Amino acid sequence: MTVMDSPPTEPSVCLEPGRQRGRRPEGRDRFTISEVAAYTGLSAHTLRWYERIGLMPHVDRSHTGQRRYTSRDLDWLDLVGRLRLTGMPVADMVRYAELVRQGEETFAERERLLSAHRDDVRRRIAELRSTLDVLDYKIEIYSDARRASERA
Amino acid sequence: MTVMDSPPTEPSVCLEPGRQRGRRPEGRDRFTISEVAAYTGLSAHTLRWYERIGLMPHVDRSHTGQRRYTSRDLDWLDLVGRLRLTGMPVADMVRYAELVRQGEETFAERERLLSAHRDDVRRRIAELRSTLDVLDYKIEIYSDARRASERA
DNA sequence: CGCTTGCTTGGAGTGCACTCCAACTCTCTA
DNA sequence: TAGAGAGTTGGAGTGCACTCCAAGCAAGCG
Repeated sequence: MTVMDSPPTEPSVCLEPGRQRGRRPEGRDRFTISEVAAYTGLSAHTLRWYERIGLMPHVDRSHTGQRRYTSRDLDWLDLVGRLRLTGMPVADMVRYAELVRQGEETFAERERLLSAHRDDVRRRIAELRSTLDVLDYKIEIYSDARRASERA
Repeated sequence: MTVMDSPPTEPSVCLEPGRQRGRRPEGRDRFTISEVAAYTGLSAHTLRWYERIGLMPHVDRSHTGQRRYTSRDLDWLDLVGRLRLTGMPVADMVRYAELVRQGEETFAERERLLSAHRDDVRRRIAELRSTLDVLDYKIEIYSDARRASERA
């Protein structure tokens, strides 16, 4: 409805290779649901469901009523996919989508919402890291035991 | 049933402060379920459920049948809580618990299981980090806009 | 033209990880 | 010894995020 606030296709900040199923189709700007599914790794079911719950900013339709996604939609799905993979609840993503629809006067609240999620992500990185230490410790115990029994 | 394979109460590798609800009770070695719930942050319901599904190595009982957890159990729950917080499925944790019950001949498979999880954790750290970049980028856009409108 | 494959819908179903309930019994403090 | 507040069980219920189904329309190909 209003201007979308994504970085205009930034290849530097990109899902690491192997994470996404398809390369982004270039040229056209009216992708079918299965093309988008292949690109995002989300199922067509999930894409329709996202639309139903208000997580998509109105997807265009062909003359026969089939969905046609724009590359702007793909940008949005990139962000949504990222937020999802980093554990943001769907309800919060829907809230964010509403704010985007409402326009510029919601910038402050969008900032709060993303900042809260960023704090969350930072906490989880710390959590994962400290678990990594425990895993290293235990794995070493097991592999020491294995090497010892192989030598015996 | 067999020897537990946890580092013997290592205070250096510890849940970051604020994460765990209670400080570990010292001295005694027969904790009630609510003490354990307060310590681990898991609910008593969940502790009973973990036992039902085979995620606990047989908890001792009082003469009237109430659960009495040892500090060895707390060590185990520390590990389980960590694996849980880092996204290991309950089914995998049950599998690991079975391997521990079976004794030393399962060291190699335990190592495989934990190594697979470690790879997973590493992947997720990378994922979180790359999302952090995107969040920083967008938050900066919003706060720039806010500061600009405040100056205007 | 018929076949295969893909897209549409609302609503129902699934899997995971809890979470709660009813109907008790046990423990602790006054 | 009475009462409050713990603890016990099996089984049912919840919330989240999909995931699938049935029934039908649409598009490309030999």
